[in-house]
Amino acid sequence: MAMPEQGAGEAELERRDGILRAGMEVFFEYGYVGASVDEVVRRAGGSKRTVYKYFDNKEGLFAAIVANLLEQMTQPLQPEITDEQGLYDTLENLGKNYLGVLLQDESLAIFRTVVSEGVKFPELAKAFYEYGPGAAIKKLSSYLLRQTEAGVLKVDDAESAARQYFGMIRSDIHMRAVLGLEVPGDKEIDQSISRAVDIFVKEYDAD
Amino acid sequence: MAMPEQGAGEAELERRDGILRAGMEVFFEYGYVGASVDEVVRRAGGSKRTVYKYFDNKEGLFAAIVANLLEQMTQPLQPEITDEQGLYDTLENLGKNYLGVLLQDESLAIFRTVVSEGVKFPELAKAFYEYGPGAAIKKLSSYLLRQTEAGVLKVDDAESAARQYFGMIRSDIHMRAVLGLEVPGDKEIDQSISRAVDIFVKEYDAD
DNA sequence: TAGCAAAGGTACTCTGCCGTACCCTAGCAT
DNA sequence: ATGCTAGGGTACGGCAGAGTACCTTTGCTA
Repeated sequence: MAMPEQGAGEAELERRDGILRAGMEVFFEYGYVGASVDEVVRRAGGSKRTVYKYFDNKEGLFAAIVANLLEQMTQPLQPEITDEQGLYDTLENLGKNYLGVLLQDESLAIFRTVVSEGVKFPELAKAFYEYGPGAAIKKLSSYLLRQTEAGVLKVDDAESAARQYFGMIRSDIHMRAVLGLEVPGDKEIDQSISRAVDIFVKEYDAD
Repeated sequence: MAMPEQGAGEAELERRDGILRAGMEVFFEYGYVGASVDEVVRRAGGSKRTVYKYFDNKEGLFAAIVANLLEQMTQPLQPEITDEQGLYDTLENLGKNYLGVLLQDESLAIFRTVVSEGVKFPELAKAFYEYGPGAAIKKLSSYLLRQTEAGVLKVDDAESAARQYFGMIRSDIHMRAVLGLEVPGDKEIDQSISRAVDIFVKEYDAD
């Protein structure tokens, strides 16, 4: 009998996971073309033989990393919106959370890679957008709809409003961060977010 | 005597320029690492020998392309703001112009390259930002200041306001375009811009 | 018309990296 | 304890691309 082993021992999964993590580092540091499997091996330990045991080739490794990421990405940007919390607080929290996630080093590295490889891997770009900014827009726009039905807000086109809200939240902070330029400190960012919330509410408040 | 030849014949300049143009195409299509000098040669005509006559090496060619671009980039995003044109029109024109430039295929390709190579070529990222979005922000913010002094607007922090204005203008349209996803049609873009102008004016109008 | 100089093209070297064939080491069964 | 098997490491084949050496060709001069 001896352990049916449905194709995946504990240690093997860990091994695979280590390669995945090392791969992420390398791909996000050098981009797809610039990354070398040797460098992944150097960081993951083991050897190429091991890498090619778990993945077909370089592209397969990259695809696996992307798939793995997208799974994780459904999580962080989902602070469930509770309709019971004041309008300002809800919008402000959402904005802070959104920008906070976007400005993490890891998110920036992912964004850079997705941008540069998006043309060659269109599903990657699409999935990234859908799970990330797209999901946030959907969340906010359905909230705006509910608040409009409740008479708190007067939003005619909830989705456009949501898109523009996040545009204001990103301001040029996200772009600067993506380009590797200095970003404002937390205090300034918080101010920028409050201002955005003010502007937004002033426009869509149901008088 | 025979033509002093201060180091640059007409034909030579043209040759150099052709290489530069071909190089731009290739670098923006494949990224710095993915681009090959051979491919540049294939498009520019001539041979590697010629390329290496004008440029030290691959990096030198890239640097020259960047320098060349930055020179040209001071131009397009500068529709001189005339203070005599209504507030709405000024903002709307500026927004349309800004987004129009950003959404051009060439701009998108440049942006992608700058994003992916920005970490390795920080001056490139900085220069791109300064000449592009940064310049636009300065233009708008000084306009907002003038209008505030004239009593038309009431803007306390002109620069932040300008940043957020362009954030709203970009909405998520720019991000989608950068990722190679579908972008809305002209009609929807125009609507988005009008809406942004409305929101902005409603906030900062001097009652 | 014959020789020469310079510009440009071809073909080579060398490096780096993907993917694989072969070897070695470690754990298990007899 | 010894032979065997499986999994992992090393070292190589093959290829693509950066940069260069040498040859060819074209235009000029005596």
